[in-house]
Amino acid sequence: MSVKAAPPDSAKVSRLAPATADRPRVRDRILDTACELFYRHGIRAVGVDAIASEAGTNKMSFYRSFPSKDDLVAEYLADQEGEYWKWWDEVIGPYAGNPRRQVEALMESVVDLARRKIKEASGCKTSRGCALGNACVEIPEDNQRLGDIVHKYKNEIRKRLRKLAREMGAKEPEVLGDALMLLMEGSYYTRLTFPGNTGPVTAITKAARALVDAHLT
Amino acid sequence: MSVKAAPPDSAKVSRLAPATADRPRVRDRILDTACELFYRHGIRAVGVDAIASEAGTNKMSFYRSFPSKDDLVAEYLADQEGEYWKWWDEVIGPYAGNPRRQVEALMESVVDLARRKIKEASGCKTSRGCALGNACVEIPEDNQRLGDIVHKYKNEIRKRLRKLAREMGAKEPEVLGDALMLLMEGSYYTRLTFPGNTGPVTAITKAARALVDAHLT
DNA sequence: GTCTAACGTTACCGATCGGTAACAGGTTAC
DNA sequence: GTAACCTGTTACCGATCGGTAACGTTAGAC
Repeated sequence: MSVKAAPPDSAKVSRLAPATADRPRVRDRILDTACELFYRHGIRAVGVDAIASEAGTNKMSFYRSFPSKDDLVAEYLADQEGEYWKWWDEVIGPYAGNPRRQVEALMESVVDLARRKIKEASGCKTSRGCALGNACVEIPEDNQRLGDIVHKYKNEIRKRLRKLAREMGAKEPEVLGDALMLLMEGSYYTRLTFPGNTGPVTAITKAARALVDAHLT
Repeated sequence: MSVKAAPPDSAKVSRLAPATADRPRVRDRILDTACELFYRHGIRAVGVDAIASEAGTNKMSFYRSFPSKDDLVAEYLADQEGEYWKWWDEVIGPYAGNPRRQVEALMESVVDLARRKIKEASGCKTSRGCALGNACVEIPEDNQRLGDIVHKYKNEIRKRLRKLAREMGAKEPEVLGDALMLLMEGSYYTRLTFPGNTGPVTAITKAARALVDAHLT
């Protein structure tokens, strides 16, 4: 309805300002900050005000980048899922074609991550396990949008572990895959209570090996 | 300083009103309601107003029974822990002296509970796993009081499983106990995502048996 | 009858929640 | 220059949070 008709080139959206490397776009800073705070303190415990100010901006700028807090949470979950698969692929990558060794590498990396701090300067002393799984505790049951994200994610883990079990020629690949998943999820869950690798996590590699052996006769 | 001196008998506190069986004391109703709501929706998602009105009373009566919400949460956690040990002892009771059968019974009961609904008339379709573990996601890291409750609880689980492993003559009882704990905790955790027993929980009995066998040579 | 503990009710407090309106620079492309 | 976009700022909204003050009612113990 305005005087000037259609924009000149709708395909070439969003140029302007390459966003200096040391100070990224507001939106990216907010998402980064949110990922840290949500993971450390939980979703409900962190308000948009706190995220915005921690990101060096304010609430109004927040709502210019995200329609609602739920949308930010959705991106947080997607982001954490991406990080997870990146980790997964990097761990199993060197042992392509050797599913048994891949499983071992995954388990070894799990206990390694339990020991390591999240970020060097971060105030979080130890890992708090699975971001998506923890989020599931706080997601209301009528929120299908967020619930589905977690469900699909956990289902993908299940699928991949079953696939690995199948590739290594297990007698009951579904059972082995699920059993391995229980070990991994259990190690994430207990990490909330036992700091570092002082918990049952340390048993995961031996347990996984025993399970694999049992399923290969 | 008042006219009347010391109370007549401070030991015989709190008589009055046996609290009819169909309508218990306000305090008990509140605690019961809080246990349901906290477990179903999480701790942060449920306000004291909602608990009070759901229990058929109001917020003022709530604060006459509990000094703060945190105190209610502490009682909620203690209550759930009590329920858990009751379940535990009932499950392993019939197989006293047979630690191997006791572990099997525990695992079987875990998948059985995953299928069963929490309460018949309850709106909660399926179990949401470990109350204490889920609470740990929502407890702020500086709240030692609540954090310690969960930590001691999980530590007790660990001790009991290691003890069972020792009693059955496992080669590495600590490793076997921790491995069994990972299976159990993993089944609690995944129950948040997979309704009923559609998740990896179904593999827990076979997995536990394989682990036990492996540790008995 | 009287005293007292248990409970209901209404109103309120400061703080924070998620979310919005309106205005003021600042930078960049054209 | 100028239009378009990004960002910061202040103030505000209704709702809810945990928690409290003050007053009324009921019922059992003595």
